[in-house]
Amino acid sequence: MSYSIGQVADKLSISPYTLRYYDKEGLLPFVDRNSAGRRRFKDNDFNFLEVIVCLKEAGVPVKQIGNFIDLCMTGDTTLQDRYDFLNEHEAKLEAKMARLQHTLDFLRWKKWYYKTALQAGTESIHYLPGTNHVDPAVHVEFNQLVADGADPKDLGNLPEGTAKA
Amino acid sequence: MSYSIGQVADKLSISPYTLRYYDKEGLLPFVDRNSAGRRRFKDNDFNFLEVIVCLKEAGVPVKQIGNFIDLCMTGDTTLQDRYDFLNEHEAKLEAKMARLQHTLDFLRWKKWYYKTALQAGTESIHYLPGTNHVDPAVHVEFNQLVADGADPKDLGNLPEGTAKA
DNA sequence: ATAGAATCTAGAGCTAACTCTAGGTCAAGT
DNA sequence: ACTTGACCTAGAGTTAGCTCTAGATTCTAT
Repeated sequence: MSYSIGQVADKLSISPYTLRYYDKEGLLPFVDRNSAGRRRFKDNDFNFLEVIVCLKEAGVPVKQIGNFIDLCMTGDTTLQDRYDFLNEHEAKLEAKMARLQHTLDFLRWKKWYYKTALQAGTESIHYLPGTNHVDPAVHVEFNQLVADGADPKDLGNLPEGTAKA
Repeated sequence: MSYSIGQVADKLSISPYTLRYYDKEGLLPFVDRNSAGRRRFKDNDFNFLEVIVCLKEAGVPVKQIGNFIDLCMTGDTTLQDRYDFLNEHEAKLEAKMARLQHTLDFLRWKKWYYKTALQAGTESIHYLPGTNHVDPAVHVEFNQLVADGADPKDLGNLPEGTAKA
């Protein structure tokens, strides 16, 4: 079984333009061509393609993905390099996910900040008396709620029937 | 207490160039200037700055962050919009983290694939007999190990003393 | 046989998010 | 007073990752 660039593009939910661009950048040295010069993807090629898609999603630059594919084409002498590459990007991805978790925590505290402001009808309930400056105690209060066992995922949610329109 | 652009840049670990760029894009309408036209950041400004940094990390485009800051400057009439904005980006970030978790799972399976190949000295142990094509049963085998309770975070790790040089 | 759709290459164009340059002002230490 | 370094603006330059155009070829279905 073989697949045209359009069929592969559909399967991967990316454009044929992008696939050709990847090819140009050296990411697809494994694809065959038919007698008319058109790309014919094989079933086995999807093993490479899913690695490419994975590394893309992990935030690895196209050039580095190209380096990895080069290693793959070279053979068993590069097994250690390929392992090291994946190991490195596993660590980077774990670090990124930890950062994103902090970002998510922050977003939830701000949601709670606006939920409570919304319920009071004004943001000024969070201000230091007589200023436009946020009282640091407000953040402390939120942290206290979380420390007391509240789920930060729920704390910022508006009660039912509060949505507008 | 007030801070120069350089001091703020240091605190946030971003360049003064980037801060001026953000200002140009309308992200910093709240910063004051001294008589010579230089930016003077106040303590309260860090409440905005940490929101900007958070949204950046969450992957929100600069223009949209600008829209949010505009809402902030407008006053209490925009509280619902600000809440909705954060709510939307919380959901997007949760979705992204779920995707990244799948990506991480995939990376770990590939690490295991190369660990086992490395231990065998050749990738061909994973091929269908007489081909260069990966046997789909290999992935099934990995999934089985995970289903049987193995930690995917550990499965792909090479035993101690195997690192090169 | 032929019209319309898909593909090809080379190369131009685009967008986001910086990043830097040039030419000038201002502030802090000696 | 003077030098050094931080700061200012406007605008040019850069990079990554596409995205599209043009002009030609090929495939598919009637």
